[in-house]
Amino acid sequence: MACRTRSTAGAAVAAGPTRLREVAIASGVDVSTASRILNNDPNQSARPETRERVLEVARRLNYRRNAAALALRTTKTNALAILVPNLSNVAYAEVTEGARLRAADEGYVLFVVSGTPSELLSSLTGRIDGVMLAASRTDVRFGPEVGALMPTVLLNRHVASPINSIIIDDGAGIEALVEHLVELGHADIGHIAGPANTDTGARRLTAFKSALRARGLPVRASWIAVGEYSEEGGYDATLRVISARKRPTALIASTVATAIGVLAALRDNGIDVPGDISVASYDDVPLASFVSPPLTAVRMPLREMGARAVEVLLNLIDGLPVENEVLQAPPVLNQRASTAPPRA
Amino acid sequence: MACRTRSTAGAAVAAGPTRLREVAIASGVDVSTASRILNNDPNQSARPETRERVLEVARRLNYRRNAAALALRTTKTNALAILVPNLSNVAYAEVTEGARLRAADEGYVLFVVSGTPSELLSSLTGRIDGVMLAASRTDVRFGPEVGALMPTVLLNRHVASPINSIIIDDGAGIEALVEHLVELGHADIGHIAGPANTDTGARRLTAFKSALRARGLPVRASWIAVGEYSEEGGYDATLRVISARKRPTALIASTVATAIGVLAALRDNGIDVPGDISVASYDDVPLASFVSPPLTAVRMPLREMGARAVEVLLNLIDGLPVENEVLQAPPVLNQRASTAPPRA
DNA sequence: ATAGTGTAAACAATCGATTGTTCAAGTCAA
DNA sequence: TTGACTTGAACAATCGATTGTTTACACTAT
Repeated sequence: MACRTRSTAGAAVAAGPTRLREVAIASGVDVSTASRILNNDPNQSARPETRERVLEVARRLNYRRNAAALALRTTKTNALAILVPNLSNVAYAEVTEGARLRAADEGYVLFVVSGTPSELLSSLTGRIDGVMLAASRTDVRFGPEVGALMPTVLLNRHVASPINSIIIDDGAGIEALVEHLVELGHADIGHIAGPANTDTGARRLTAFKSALRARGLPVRASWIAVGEYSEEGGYDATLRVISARKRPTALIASTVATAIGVLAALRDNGIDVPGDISVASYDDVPLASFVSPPLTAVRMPLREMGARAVEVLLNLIDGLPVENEVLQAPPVLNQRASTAPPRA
Repeated sequence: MACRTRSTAGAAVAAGPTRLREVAIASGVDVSTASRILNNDPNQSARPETRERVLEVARRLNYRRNAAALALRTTKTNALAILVPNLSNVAYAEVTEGARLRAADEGYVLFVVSGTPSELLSSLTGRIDGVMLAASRTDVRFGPEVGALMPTVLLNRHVASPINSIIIDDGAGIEALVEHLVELGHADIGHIAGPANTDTGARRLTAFKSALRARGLPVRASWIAVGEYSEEGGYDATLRVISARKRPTALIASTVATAIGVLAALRDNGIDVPGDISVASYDDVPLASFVSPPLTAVRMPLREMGARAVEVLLNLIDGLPVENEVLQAPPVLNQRASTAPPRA
């Protein structure tokens, strides 16, 4: 099975996977006939016995249509790609899973790819029908090839260009967190923000400030610190915030990883959570329930974003009109032990 | 740019990306000439002015060779895939990153794909030159199509079949953990094992038992509990272990996620770590440093495994002889606050 | 002047499928 | 019996590249 031979013009040569021609020959029909039978072509009927014979032979020879040939002929690959900056970010895993399932529903394979956008896009031409670019640093410039080579959808990142985008309503998530803390009685709230050169980091920070102002609460520069989207980033940023003369009574972290760094920094400095400072996180993942103390967090519709992005991308591929959109699925706040009323 | 037209036989039709033919026509040469120039074909020289002209036109028209056509003609896609059960597992992210970098070095794109192996493999024929299958449950049977359709390497999973595999020396990692605990003075060591239907889970458990026996330490069934590879799995399994009449003084968790569940379960039951029970984890990730208490963990050569798998796969593709191997890169034990000598 | 040589570029086959068109053999009605 | 239809299957073009083989031309040496 692993080492068949193929006879061509009398000679036997080493062979790759079975080709349609071999199925056709083995069943005594033309390749066009075999093709139509295997694809259930409605424009042409075949005698039942012929059909049976072809299907049986195809099965026996373990025939799989060659995707490259199919793509070349039909100019369709039935594959999509999602390009992510890195795979270790759980949020991307969620988005990707949502996209994968939706793509599968529509008969597409989803390839996850990571690396430099411009380089990758070049090597993807002809391999996929469209691509989703997951949020990355806004200082990663998109060259003219982005969007021009194939249907493209930006995920959680807006760009002033004709490229379409799907964005989560970060504002609603931040709003839910602030509202929760205010209800608990907090007035002095700080923010461990994501990098300024990310669209999400900037949006969440803006939303944070608006939410405080809308409630007449103080927005203090020393209570806002920027850190990379990682445990370490959250840790370092927190150290800066707690060195302020007056400390906030609550902190909102921009991701769960950040929040875990926040918790570690507070713990290392003998600051009790939630006794001294409450901590709440944007985004939610199972891990959040298991850290100490369990994290109050707001679950955002990441899978939904992935799924919706696929829908939009498929519309784009079909030449249908699409509009940029902000996903309106409401965030869900899961209160856990990391938030409590401020000390009296 | 996004909406060019292409003239064919006098008619103007909507067009996709630029084709080689268009470059050739625009520069007044044959497609074969254009192809040779763009590929630096050493078998044929071109007048410098012709070369310049073709390159310039190709650049101006933003030409990208069509991967499908190339693949069809050359029967090479220059793409590999790694198939993982899910993307939220950080260990796979590491393996994948190692594979991606190595693949890029060799001029290959790496696609990460998740889902059901047998279904995916079918839809991958002709899209990639080879595939790596990351460890999954051993009760996911591999059909005959696995390994027969294209060069295949199994990652961290052995199967009694002609399919090649690369495996990490789990035994060495477990050994390092046991040795560390024994050095601290522990004799009563338990294991929160991975699912029995995973190759890794089984291997680590076996190694754990051998390590204890080799030291004449007791292997108590009640100190060994199996749980899914997740925080919750670790949590539940730990509850079972601590309900034993006599408790171990140390626990080895099969992954970091598991270990975090272990810590949560011990905390929820008022058991101090490392005061009452020490906890150490197989595998290591940045997160491990930031939980409470920071986890002693053994870093395994995950990236190296990914890189090595690509090397082996490429050899397989080139028809070179390859052998199954166990990666011998030594594990690195990072001692942190979760382990300490047992209470006197 | 002519054969020989080398260079630059065109010609043409091919990869493995799909699909519009043509063809051959029955079937049926008049 | 024959012409019109239907049905089942073959024929052939095509997708966009690569690559082995010619061709056309200019130049050189005899």
